[in-house]
Amino acid sequence: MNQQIRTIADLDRVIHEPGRLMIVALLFAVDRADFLYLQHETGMNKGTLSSHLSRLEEAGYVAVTKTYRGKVPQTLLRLTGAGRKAFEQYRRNLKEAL
Amino acid sequence: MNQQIRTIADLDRVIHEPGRLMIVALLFAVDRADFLYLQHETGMNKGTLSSHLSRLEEAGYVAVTKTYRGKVPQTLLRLTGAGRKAFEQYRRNLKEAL
DNA sequence: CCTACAGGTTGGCGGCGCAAACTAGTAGGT
DNA sequence: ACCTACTAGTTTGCGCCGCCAACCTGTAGG
Repeated sequence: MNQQIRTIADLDRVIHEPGRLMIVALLFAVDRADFLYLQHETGMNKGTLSSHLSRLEEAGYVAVTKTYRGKVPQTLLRLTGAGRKAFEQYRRNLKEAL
Repeated sequence: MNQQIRTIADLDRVIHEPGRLMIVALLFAVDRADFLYLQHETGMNKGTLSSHLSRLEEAGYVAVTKTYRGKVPQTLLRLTGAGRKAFEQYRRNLKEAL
């Protein structure tokens, strides 16, 4: 198995999933965002977005903070250091493989 | 939704799947290969490889030719023109998005 | 009391990965 | 001839994941 192919085989599946890749790419760029912003930017429905965020949180890639903006509940998301590293590594791997 | 994110959302899922991405990247490089070569290079088991190849064939990305090498049956694979174009497009999209 | 909004949870459907069973043709041993 | 084993590849069954729609919770406002 050559190196290019091994790199593809070893891609981080948590990040590779397009729904989560969108989220991580957005958070990488803006550093913090709320749930509705992500929903609007990604075009995902609430359920799908919520479950991807849970998966990213349990992978340690995203930190979730539930707060209020005035009286309106707001879920804030940001990439953790691990998430940032994982995304950068993923990007390097993919560029190398393609 | 910004352009980077839309590009991710629109990625070709047939090619994006790592198992198939390995196959397509290999066939793009070597232009033709047999089943056992692909199995060895990708590290996939027969069943998984067989089903990915079926999926790629039905997408019109891979042409399958069953033949014999002496008395031993051999399945030859090559990328179609559509497969080549789809892979190049996928690669462009990903580079743009990352 | 009824509606709206933020967000999470559930159920159904299809896709993926693996191992095991299966098909078809070939070769070897007795 | 007959039985066994091997190779190449396909099919099947199971568990897990992703996607969507629908339902559920909690708070606020009319």
